[in-house]
Amino acid sequence: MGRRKVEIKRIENKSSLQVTFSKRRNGLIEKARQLSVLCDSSVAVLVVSASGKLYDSSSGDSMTKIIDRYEMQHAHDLRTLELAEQTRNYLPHKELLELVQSNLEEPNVGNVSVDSLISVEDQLETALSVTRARKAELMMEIVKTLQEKEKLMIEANQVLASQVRKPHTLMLLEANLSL
Amino acid sequence: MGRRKVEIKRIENKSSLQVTFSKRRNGLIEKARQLSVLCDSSVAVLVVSASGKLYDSSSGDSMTKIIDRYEMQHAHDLRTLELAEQTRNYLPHKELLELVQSNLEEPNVGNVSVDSLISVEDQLETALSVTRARKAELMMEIVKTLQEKEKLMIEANQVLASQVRKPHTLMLLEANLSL
DNA sequence: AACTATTTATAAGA
DNA sequence: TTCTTATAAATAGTT
Repeated sequence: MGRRKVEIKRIENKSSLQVTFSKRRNGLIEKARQLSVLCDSSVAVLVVSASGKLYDSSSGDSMTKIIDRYEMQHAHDLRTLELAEQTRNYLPHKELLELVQSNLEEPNVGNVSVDSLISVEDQLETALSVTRARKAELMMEIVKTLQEKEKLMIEANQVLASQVRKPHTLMLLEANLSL
Repeated sequence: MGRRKVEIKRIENKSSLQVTFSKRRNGLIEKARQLSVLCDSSVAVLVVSASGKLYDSSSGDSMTKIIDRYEMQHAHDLRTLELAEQTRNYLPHKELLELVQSNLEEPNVGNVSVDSLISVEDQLETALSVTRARKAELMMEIVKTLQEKEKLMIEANQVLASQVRKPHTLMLLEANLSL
């Protein structure tokens, strides 16, 4: 729907990619809003640009509620399996929660009950730690990626700077700009 | 874009709502896919129908990765403020630690001591949460700084590249490299 | 950021 | 539901 028909494949030209990204991103979000209003539903859109910038919109319910709805459906997806793998020595969350329930219901006597509660607490703490560790891991990945990008750009910059000083050996280095 | 212009407001007729929901939902997901491919980005769409049924699609990265990217960005906002609010009623860390110390030293009798220990544990937990939130905040700052650096380097690189092409106007841009 | 020629999405009908 | 088609809406290339 423009002057020409466009193939759906990566746009190579950087500036036209930027323009298209902006136009279509806005179009997508507007379409999401319309669907939400017309059909009395909730719609969330998350867009992460090639450079890692996040754009989001939610209509109907809040983003948090919509994502929670998704997480609920996918309580048994890969992330959960990954965690299960890591927590091999621990009870699965569901059983843990049931155990907590039963411990809370019957006020046991003696140290047996206390010991079991301590164990449950320990295991819950570990499950929580694994989740936190995963979050930290993700953040470290982002930092690492950005640092690598930076390194490559410094190198490209140095080569370009030397080209400015010795202009008789012209080289095309624009490819490096797309890192 | 059909036989008639339609107002963007809730469709009352149930069966035409169902038809529109299905058509526009598919349209939205296709648009998301196109944006992802054309602009080398990741796009997630989550739709919750009026009856609560979930439809989702992700292009580029997986849904989990895209949602994680969102959660990361929003780890601060409300949750951190909430925690700060909660902490206002609690003792500062140093005093807490001293209190723990004294409770551990004298093995008190009766419920008074137990209650106080429970309160201390609660306060320690909150202090820990605040520390974690601060850690996440610091990491986000690092990411932000790196992203800004990247932007500046891309600009510097473009200026240098243009200098390589027009060597008669030599400029020193190395200062930008020390960012 | 606006403009407009075209393509694309879709509302209504079959 | 699926297909058809008239029309509205989105957008690619241009200014």
